[in-house]
Amino acid sequence: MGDGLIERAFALLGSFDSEHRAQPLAGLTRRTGMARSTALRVARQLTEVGALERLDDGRFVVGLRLLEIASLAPRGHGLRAVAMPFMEDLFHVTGHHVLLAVRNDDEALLVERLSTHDAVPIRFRVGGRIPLVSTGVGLVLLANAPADVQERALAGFVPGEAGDAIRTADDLRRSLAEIRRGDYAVARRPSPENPRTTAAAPVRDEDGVVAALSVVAPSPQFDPAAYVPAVRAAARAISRQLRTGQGGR
Amino acid sequence: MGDGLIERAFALLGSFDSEHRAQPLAGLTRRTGMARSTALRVARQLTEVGALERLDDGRFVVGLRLLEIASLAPRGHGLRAVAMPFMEDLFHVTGHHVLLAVRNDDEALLVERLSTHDAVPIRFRVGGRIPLVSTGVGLVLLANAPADVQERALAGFVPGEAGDAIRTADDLRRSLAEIRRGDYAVARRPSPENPRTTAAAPVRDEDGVVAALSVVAPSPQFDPAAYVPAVRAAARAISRQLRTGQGGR
DNA sequence: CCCTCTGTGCCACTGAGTGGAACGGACGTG
DNA sequence: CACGTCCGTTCCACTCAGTGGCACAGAGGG
Repeated sequence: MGDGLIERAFALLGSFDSEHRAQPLAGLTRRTGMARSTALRVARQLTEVGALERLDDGRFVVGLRLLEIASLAPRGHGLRAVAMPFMEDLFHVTGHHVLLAVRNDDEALLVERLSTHDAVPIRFRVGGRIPLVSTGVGLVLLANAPADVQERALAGFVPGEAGDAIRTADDLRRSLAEIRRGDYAVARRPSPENPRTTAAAPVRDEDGVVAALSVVAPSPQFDPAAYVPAVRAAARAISRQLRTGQGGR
Repeated sequence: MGDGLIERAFALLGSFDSEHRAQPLAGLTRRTGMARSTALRVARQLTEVGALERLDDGRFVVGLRLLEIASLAPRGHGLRAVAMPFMEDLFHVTGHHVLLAVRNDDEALLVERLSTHDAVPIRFRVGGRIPLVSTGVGLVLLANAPADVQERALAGFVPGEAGDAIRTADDLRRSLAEIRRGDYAVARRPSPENPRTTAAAPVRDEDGVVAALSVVAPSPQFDPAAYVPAVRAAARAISRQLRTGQGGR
């Protein structure tokens, strides 16, 4: 019980989640399994460098320093910076959720999301994880992922997790091929309430697919075919910008 | 030469900036002063936890894990999540830059920025630092900051750094009082080319001012008076949302 | 070809990190 | 009011993880 202080520090940081945005010391010890004195010391040091902040009541919260550093992640905010204006356009043309995600190992990570005020019934949070096999952006990323990632996804596929159109691993395999061929994906989530439909397309830089862009809307009043061209066009615009402008700002 | 591994790790992370988004090991050692073997080991560990990623050419870049954790910062993405829709509205009504910033010690940190595509001539980057005394959001935050912060700003004020309207520390003091009274700020940057004008307003939660919202536009075609009401209204809307909805999502 | 600068592996030393123990305060309960 | 419990905090002896000097290999480049 003691492999790497850095590992521990990040385990402690990782113990925060959307249900635990502010944790007392006791919470940290509980969720990390560290000794009280250790957790306190590490948390204090993290506070010192700004990775954590401490509230008046003693609880810890994630600090701004992390935002500052994270904003330099090329695959995160770097990508976001060039994609944003195009996402804006897409958002206002469609009036629906617009998502931008990148793949991280066997999951996707939501880099940006644009939404209207109204009681946004969508499960995904910026910075949160997204499954590859049951979402539009996920499928696009998966279809363009290295072979081993796809194999793991196919091997670990549990029927029913990816809606009605994809029931078996074979369905999934066919869908991925289809997505590669057409260079876009359409996914439906026929949940009892909150049915969703998504149109998604890949974003590329010089080296290939780096992200996926999508429009998500409630199924009834949403014909994905109508938005596929818009999503693809926006994705291509972002891709072009990534190749020319070097993505900075 | 060795105070705190965590401190070192964050010094290493902090050695990345907008001009150095991808650094080879040698760059890390140079900019942190650490021994090569140490820098390599620390960087490797950071890579292991996802705080860094390694490119094919061996260079290090900031990783997605940090984005994931940072997205839980209440003062960062937490705030951002509730502010976004209102910023959207403001952005489309005005068609100009919309900024959201929070104060961090004696500086401001840009939490979100909405901009149009066109060669956006604005110095500030999401996640970047903003001076308190020479910008709209900065002045709003400063005017509502604790006494000691204001004193340091007044004491350290160098004439000329805050445009034409604020030439002396006394001017600044008066401006701050004015901003508190009116609950908004208007700032002009009369730079030779790229003149800018800003209208900014404070965002509050239960405990007081937590952020500042602004519209920034090129001076010629921008009469700030016209946008002050819109900015204030949006800021108040965000404030109300912060108090009722508990800021999550 | 030699010199330099890179990334990497090795390893003895030591001091930074560890976690158990003990203290005081804040609750809440009997 | 006294008791037990849980919290945050401090202290400290032990030891193991981190350190950094050194050596090696490969890539340029002059």
